Amino acid sequence: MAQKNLLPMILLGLINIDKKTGYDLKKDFETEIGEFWSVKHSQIYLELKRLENAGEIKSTTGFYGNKIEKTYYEITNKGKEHLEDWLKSYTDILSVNKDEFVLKLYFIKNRQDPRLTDLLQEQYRLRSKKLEHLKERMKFVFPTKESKNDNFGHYLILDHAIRREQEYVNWLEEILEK
Amino acid sequence: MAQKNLLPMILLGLINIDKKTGYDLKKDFETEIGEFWSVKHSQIYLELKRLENAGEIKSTTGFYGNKIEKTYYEITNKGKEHLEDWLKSYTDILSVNKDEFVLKLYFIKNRQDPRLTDLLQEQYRLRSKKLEHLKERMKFVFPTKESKNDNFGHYLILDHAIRREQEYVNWLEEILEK
DNA sequence: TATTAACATGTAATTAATTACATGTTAATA
DNA sequence: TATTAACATGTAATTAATTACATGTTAATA
Repeated sequence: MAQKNLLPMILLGLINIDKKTGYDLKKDFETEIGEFWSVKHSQIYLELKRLENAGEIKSTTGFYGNKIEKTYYEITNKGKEHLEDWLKSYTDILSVNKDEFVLKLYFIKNRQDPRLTDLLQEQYRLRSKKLEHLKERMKFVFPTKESKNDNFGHYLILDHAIRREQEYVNWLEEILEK
Repeated sequence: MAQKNLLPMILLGLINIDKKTGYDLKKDFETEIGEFWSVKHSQIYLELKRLENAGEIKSTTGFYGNKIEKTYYEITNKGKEHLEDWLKSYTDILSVNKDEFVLKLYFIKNRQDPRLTDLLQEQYRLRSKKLEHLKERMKFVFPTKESKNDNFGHYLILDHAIRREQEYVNWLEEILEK
């Protein structure tokens, strides 16, 4: 569906929290926001340049050691406005969840097809692992009540992700038991 | 996102069910598989040509009325093999679900932020509607026990979609009640 | 009979995203 | 001290996907 380009919004959002280098952002996509979104570093660097050209972020040079230069990006007022506008806007388009496993099931007609059980078991393994991982994240990122309140939105979506994953696992379990 | 190109597999899968025109496939994306995947018709026609060049499908010409030509595509043995290989393969990569609403939440730190309630209510409205729609689909596509068995995979993913949507709605409800 | 919705298929231009290539530094550890 | 992991940033080539343009037919209905 109309997959709007949301990468600029993510970068603006992350840079708005604190000034960051491309590498910092790359790291964010490996941990924090990486649970919900993914992108390649080459795309990040390209998008940063586009945002800078658009005047939504500005860069300053820093150092790592004394030879490597790093480029820090800060959000500008224009960028902040853009971010605020987006945050308060409504999206009527619900994202279609592209799940390869689900797609395969669609093409399996017969209940007795041996591939069905294979796929279900493999998926059960993967999803259970993912569920455990998400629960660990929750413990790690939000150990106290205060930490939840400090980053309420993030807490909410992690909670949501866990519940969804739990539902996924339950569903797989029920099918496999039948 | 390691988004493997799955469109060829979808097209092969759909053509494998029955020979189809580009327009038929476009229709499938509006109803059937459209609940789980989306694509533009221009992409379909491009991909069909690529698949034909690769010898995985072959075309024959039919007519609609007596002036408009339609091109029917049938799957070849090579295409069937490709489809079978994919169906029995495992995917270790779990798709990251790109949900714009969830992304917005991530950037809202404060529990009292007025944008939070606004977004939650809007999302509740959308998700409830989607849930109703999916339930209707279930009644419509699988009215009898036999119909479920005839297309077991499809039944499973529709069931899954409903449960996931229900969980989504429950989650939103709980937050809004707090 | 005039209009509209649905049928049917494509190309061109652009944008987004991935993969592969490319280079060098700094900190940790074996 | 040698090696490796992590730091840090980018370009080039390619592929995937979207948006916009483009054209014409057929069936249904007002």
